[in-house]
Amino acid sequence: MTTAIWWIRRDLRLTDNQALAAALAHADQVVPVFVLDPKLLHSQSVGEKRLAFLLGGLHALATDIAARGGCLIVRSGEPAQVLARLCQECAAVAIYAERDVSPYATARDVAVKEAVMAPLILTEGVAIRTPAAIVKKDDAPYTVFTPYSRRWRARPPMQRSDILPAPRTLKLDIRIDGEAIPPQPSLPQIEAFPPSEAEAKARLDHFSQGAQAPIYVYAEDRNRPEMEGTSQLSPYLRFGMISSRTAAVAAYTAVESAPTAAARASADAWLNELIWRDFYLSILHHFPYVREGSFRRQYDAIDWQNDETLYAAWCAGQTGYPFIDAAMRQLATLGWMHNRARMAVASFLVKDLLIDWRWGERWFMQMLIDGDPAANNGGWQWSAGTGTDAAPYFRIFNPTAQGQKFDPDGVYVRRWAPELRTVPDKYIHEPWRMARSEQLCAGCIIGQDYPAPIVDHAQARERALAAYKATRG
DNA sequence: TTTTGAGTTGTTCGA
DNA sequence: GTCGAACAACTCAAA
Repeated sequence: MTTAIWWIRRDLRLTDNQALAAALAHADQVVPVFVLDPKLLHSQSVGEKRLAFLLGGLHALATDIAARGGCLIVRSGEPAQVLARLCQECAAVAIYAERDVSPYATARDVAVKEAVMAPLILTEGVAIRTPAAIVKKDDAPYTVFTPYSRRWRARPPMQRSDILPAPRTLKLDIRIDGEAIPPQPSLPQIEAFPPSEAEAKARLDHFSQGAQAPIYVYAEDRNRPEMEGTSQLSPYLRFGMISSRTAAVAAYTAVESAPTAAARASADAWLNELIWRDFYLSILHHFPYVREGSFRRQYDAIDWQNDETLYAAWCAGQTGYPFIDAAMRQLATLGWMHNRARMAVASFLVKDLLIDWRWGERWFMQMLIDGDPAANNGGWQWSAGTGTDAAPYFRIFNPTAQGQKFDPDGVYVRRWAPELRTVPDKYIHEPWRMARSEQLCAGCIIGQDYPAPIVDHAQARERALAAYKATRG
């Protein structure tokens, strides 16, 4: 009877789990283990919502494993030490885990390899196509998305038959002691994202299946933050409650069975977003220094203002720009923000407030349930214009115009900034333009019930253009 | 080696 | 109100 360890990290699922499948293929029985790493658990960059989502996901996974006769082992401590001891206890022949790309994860895995007698075998699965698989003809990594995506799409599509089924049984004939999973903190806020593999599957099915599926109007609806036009799968992909490959199969299937050309293009746009996810995983893998500074080094020279008071106002959703404030409050409440809004608030922090994009990156990592080092860093560097194929420096979002364009009736603003509920549509994205009498009439006094704009956008735009120009030539 | 075409998501201004 | 141009070179990828 041989035993292998399935070391669970960000693959909280039984279906299409390459690490689990490999462990089962090479040993008679598998011990599923999750290590509560104090470095991650008590890290400043892991906010309570993401932690709660993870713990909830562990409870759900433990239930799924128990239903198959197995037992999820949870232990606290340094992964290298915990796994070395566990390997001895159960005489494991190997440890199987899914390869991760972040600098922290790779360093951790090196430490485990050194400390543990049994081999650590890493399988793929975080990305749909691995960083090593999508490279140029000379084996150098891509740094521009479009050619990367062409190469990605040139590979054979994955199919339903590629999805590994969940194992029928995970029975163990040995007894291993573990700790209780810490209770999931009851944060009413994260009810928007119930953490489980079943929920992830249900969301993907809802989003992608049937002729009326949201994926077929995604190209339009994804820009409307008040609508449920996106899949809202990001937290589930972050923790692997659904495999990225399963999402890709759903995308390919939707593209193939699209009822119209527009629907097909729309489903394809969603597939493109999955490719973006792979792209940023690849960038972090090949260029780990992006965690510290700009992908393009010359932009480390930007003369940031880094005003603490303005930063605090941005974090709190008190900038005086309704679209920005609604978005920041959605983030604080849900631990999630609509993508359109993420771009707007990022542009506002970096360009309007001239605050270092790393400050925003850090805040997002603290607040987001889906906070992922690769995607978050890629997104911020894109917004700041410091990244791979970044937005041109003169592309500065207008916080008022973004609201008028993508939240024309102010539904999103009124939902998340209720003090503006009675402001007329005409002023909903620029309430400071109301005359005093109109403010009284709306029951919303600017500077009292809702802040005046903390910066003047037109002036801020000129300042940002100058600051970016100064780094050139 | 050189050349060529192209590059997520925007805004403003002037005709 | 609508539309096209300007914004700014620069680097990347591939032929």
